[in-house]
Amino acid sequence: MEKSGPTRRERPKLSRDRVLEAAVAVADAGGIGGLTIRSLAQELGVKPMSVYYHVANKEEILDGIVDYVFSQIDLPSADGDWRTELRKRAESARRVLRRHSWAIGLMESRTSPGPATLRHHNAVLGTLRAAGFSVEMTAHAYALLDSYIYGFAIQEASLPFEGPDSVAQVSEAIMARFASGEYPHMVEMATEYTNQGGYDFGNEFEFGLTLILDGLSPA
Amino acid sequence: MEKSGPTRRERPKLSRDRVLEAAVAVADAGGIGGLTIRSLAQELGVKPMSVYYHVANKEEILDGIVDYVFSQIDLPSADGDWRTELRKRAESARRVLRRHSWAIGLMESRTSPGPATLRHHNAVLGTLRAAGFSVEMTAHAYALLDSYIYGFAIQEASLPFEGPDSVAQVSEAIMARFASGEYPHMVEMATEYTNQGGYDFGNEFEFGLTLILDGLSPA
DNA sequence: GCACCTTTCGTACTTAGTACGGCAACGGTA
DNA sequence: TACCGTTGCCGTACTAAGTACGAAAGGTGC
Repeated sequence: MEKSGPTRRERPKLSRDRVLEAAVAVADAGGIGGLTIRSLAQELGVKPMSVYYHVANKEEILDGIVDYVFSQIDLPSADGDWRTELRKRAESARRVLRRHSWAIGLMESRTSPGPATLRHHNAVLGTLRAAGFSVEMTAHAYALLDSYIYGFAIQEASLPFEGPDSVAQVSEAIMARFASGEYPHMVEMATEYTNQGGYDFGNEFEFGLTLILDGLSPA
Repeated sequence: MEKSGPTRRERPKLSRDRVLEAAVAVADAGGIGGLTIRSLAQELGVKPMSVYYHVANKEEILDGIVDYVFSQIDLPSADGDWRTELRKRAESARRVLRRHSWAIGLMESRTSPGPATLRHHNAVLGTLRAAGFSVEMTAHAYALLDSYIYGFAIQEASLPFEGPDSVAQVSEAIMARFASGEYPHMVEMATEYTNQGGYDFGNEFEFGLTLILDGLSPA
């Protein structure tokens, strides 16, 4: 008589990985605030309590998606020119963090790194050591590089616009508030530079990255 | 007959500022997750709905405390040596962000800067311009400096320990997980450097800051 | 004493995390 | 085939949190 209903495997079956993937998708679409167990279940086409079979709680999901983000970043190789390798991984990291900008805020509150995160850190340390950096110098360089990458990502995320040009419209509206003359340097920056057309904050990344890489050397 | 009760102004009377101060205190004590309207009301000694007379909603509180954090950072002066001034404000910013580490994650999601935030940005831009940096170079330098400061603060916040020495115990526990030999460079870093005693990640800040300031120059 | 404004609060609705136990499908074993 | 344990999913329901709505409580000027 066939009880009807989706008895058959029309749905690919849940798994911890599918849960995390869906969580990333939901967060990408609606920010971390839009990620709830219910919205996640909806994305997966199941009922809320179903996800709890695969993860212990929401915390574990948050830890999991942060680690997922790290897994997306290209690892540097210990062979090859260290500056080139570290530049590539820095640019990769920035791209990934721009796509999943909710991850930055999340990192501040997660203190238990996952396997991809550890692998990532280990690879960067390995590249620096192979380049001849002392252990101490490696620590310095690593803290500096990652600070720059994460901080740049934060700033990019907190800009009220995105990509080239869109700056102008938004900031012009904001500038109206500045008519008071209270923030002359911000007005100057906007009118003479960022609002000149074609400005993309993302391009600022290279300047700092180059300055930092040039300033570092094995010693 | 005196109806009793706290009719008299035993409580100093609420205000938007008192609400924000209390919100900062609650967040400092229990993280941003511990900040709820109810916990905030409790801190203030009032009932939850009372705070809504002074702020429109929780979002406004979040915007408000981020701006409060910026107001705590020392502004650089446009007179005086620019490197000295920018170093002082960078160190001030780091101290403030360490005390209120929840602010970092919040910045990623807030896109409407408050007055203290604008004043802060304006002052830094002014210092760079006064030092002879072109508008374009000012933009580069500013993005670089703030990226470093924010990123460093994020890393400091996401460390599973705090202050000198406490590193060792924690990381030893973690190291057990590394027995696999899968993360040799992290193990090396820990055993040969960070766990040697007296290590304080906070000291890494100076290295990068100096490298960056030395790498910059008006041009 | 009265009208009115300011400030605080009581009630209650909505959304979100999740404990607990039920139940169907599946696989192995007697 | 009949039984049974395991796996995976879900229904119900409780708790915490944001907040709409409107009332109460105190102060102020006439």
